[in-house]
Amino acid sequence: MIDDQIIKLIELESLFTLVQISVLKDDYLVVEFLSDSRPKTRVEKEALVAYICEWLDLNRDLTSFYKMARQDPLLKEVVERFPGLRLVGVPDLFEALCWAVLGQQINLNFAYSLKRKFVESFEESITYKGRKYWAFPSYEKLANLSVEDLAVIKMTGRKSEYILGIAKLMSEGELSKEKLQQIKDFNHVEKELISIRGIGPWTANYVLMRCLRYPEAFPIADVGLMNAIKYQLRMDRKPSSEEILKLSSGWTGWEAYATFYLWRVRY
DNA sequence: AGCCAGGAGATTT
DNA sequence: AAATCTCATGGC
Repeated sequence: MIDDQIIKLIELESLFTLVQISVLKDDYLVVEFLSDSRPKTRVEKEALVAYICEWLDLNRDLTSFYKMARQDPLLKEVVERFPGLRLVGVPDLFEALCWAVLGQQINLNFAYSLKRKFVESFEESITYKGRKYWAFPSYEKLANLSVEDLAVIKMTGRKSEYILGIAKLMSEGELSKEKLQQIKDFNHVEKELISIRGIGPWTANYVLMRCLRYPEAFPIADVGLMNAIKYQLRMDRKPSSEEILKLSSGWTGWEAYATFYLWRVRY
């Protein structure tokens, strides 16, 4: 990502396309298709644009969020610092789940390096102008691996078990984004996710917010959120869950966005 | 050097 | 049910 431009390898219907998105005049996004794997039909092109709209949450009307946030002591500064920021999603369910499990209880830098090794060890890349672009490993591929295979990249046994279990559930068709989308009730989807081994309240809400796109999803016990609140309010300790509940009482329906904006705060 | 990290499950009280 | 222990590597 070079400030106002990003290149991403997008997979749709097992077709890989290298897409470049850039900002034009602060107001428009220009989408260009790179490499040889350009979309051939109008339908394919429109599907890619739809994917990008979902990924960057472009169709969300943030008016009421900003109206609320400008009055909120915790949010008013961050919404001024990052105007227009949208909740960047992780459209692929397996990727969202893996990313969440990888990030459980380890520092972010280690999580990033683990994810990088995970992707580079278990998936292919394409090269464009001397740079490699990676797709995320598929659950079919992971379902055939073992804890020992994952130990090579310093994944702990527990994380490996969780990810392999999830890969198996998805391979068997027991778990899919489509199935979760059919359940309309937020609490019901959350319960369904938490029933899976390795997925607790934090992971479930992380996925609800970044993949299933529920703006009311709220990973309340998130350490990054706690530290951001601590920093914003100049506290000498991390806030308790009760304090966070109280501070977030005005966020109703926008908890995911509030969390995402606070994640941008570096402390 | 020691604490803790964008937690979850198992065990104990 | 609620508190406590275990996993376990690496960053600071």
